[in-house]
Amino acid sequence: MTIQDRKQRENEARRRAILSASRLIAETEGWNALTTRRLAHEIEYSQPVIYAHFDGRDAIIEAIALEGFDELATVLSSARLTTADPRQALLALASAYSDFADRSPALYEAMFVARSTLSFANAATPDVMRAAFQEIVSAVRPFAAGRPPGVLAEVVWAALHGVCTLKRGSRLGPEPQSQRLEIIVGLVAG
Amino acid sequence: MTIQDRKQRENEARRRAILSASRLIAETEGWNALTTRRLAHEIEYSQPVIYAHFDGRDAIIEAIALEGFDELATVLSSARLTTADPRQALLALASAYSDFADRSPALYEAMFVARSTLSFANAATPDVMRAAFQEIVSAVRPFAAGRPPGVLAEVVWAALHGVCTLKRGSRLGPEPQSQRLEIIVGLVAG
DNA sequence: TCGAATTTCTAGCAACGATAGATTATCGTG
DNA sequence: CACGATAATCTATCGTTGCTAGAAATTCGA
Repeated sequence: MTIQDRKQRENEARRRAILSASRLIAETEGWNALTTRRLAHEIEYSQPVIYAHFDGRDAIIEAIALEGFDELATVLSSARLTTADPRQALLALASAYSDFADRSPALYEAMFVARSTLSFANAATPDVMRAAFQEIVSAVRPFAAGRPPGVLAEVVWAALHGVCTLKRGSRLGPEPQSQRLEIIVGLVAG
Repeated sequence: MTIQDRKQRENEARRRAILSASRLIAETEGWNALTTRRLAHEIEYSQPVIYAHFDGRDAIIEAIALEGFDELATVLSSARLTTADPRQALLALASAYSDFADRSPALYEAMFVARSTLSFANAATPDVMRAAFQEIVSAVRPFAAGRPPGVLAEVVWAALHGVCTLKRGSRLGPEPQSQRLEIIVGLVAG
């Protein structure tokens, strides 16, 4: 089976190469710069090889988004657990979310802006996506006060998503983002 | 000058035809369906005529976005003024915003999601865009309580923007949107 | 009514995502 | 080692996109 193994290893390595090259291109030059020709040149294979690994350009973006959910869940979790104080924990989570969006805007776009066949908020939702959302739920639960924690978490998430995307699109004023995050936390945590 | 006048009238009519045809296509089939060939066929002229009116496809989208800001400002203003109670006024504004995004998702996308050369929140910001934002500022001002009303308005706007875009992308749960709007208003208006 | 100016169209470019079919490399077997 | 079969990879191409140059047609003023 060693030959099969080697082929499988090579296949997986190439799949990873496609994903990391795509991510690098998207993060440095935007998703529009990710063309199949450019990508093929970058991984030093011809275009059809890409289609042996992914159904098409959109499938690559979705695979990258899935990577992102895993990373975001980790980031949010460690931020939330830096303190036992619920209010400070919520602020830490909000800052971590905003930093994540700032540091990897293309990744963030793939996860939360791009049209996608990934299913959110239902039975078919992948575990990594659930995990990321559950971090927000955990952070807001102490402040639920009768409100459904899941819906409150959606609202807080929406506020964070809004300030991140609007800021990214130069649609907000010059005030530092931290000011907006503190207002969000203040509204929730009283 | 009647010949000049007629030409100008025809020019303006054709410009309007381009915009309304584009908007219809985008609203019924999405922005991807707006191709210059399709648009040319729709307005019954050849492609180059489009470029006599707009610098390109993106310029059309921006012109449509500008129309949208005017419409949104009107919608928000009349919603806000349906009641003298600040809390009810804020809820009415939030509902009106959400309804606007629901009813014209393509228009909304052009205004708040698409990359754009329109400048937000600075000296060069067009009046219609200022007016729409000022409606939100007016609605939240009664609840500012020491916070800068402009930044608070940005946060409320971001929350509304977030719930609208995330819902549009099927990223939120099955609960009715009104539940989220009430939570947002509750957070701001105590 | 006719030459000049303007308007409009036809035809085409380069780049895109994607794929069919030829070509090369690799495999197990005698 | 050699060879036929299989698998992997590439070249070349398709249809579509935004956009534009240059030809053709129309409209204008004299």
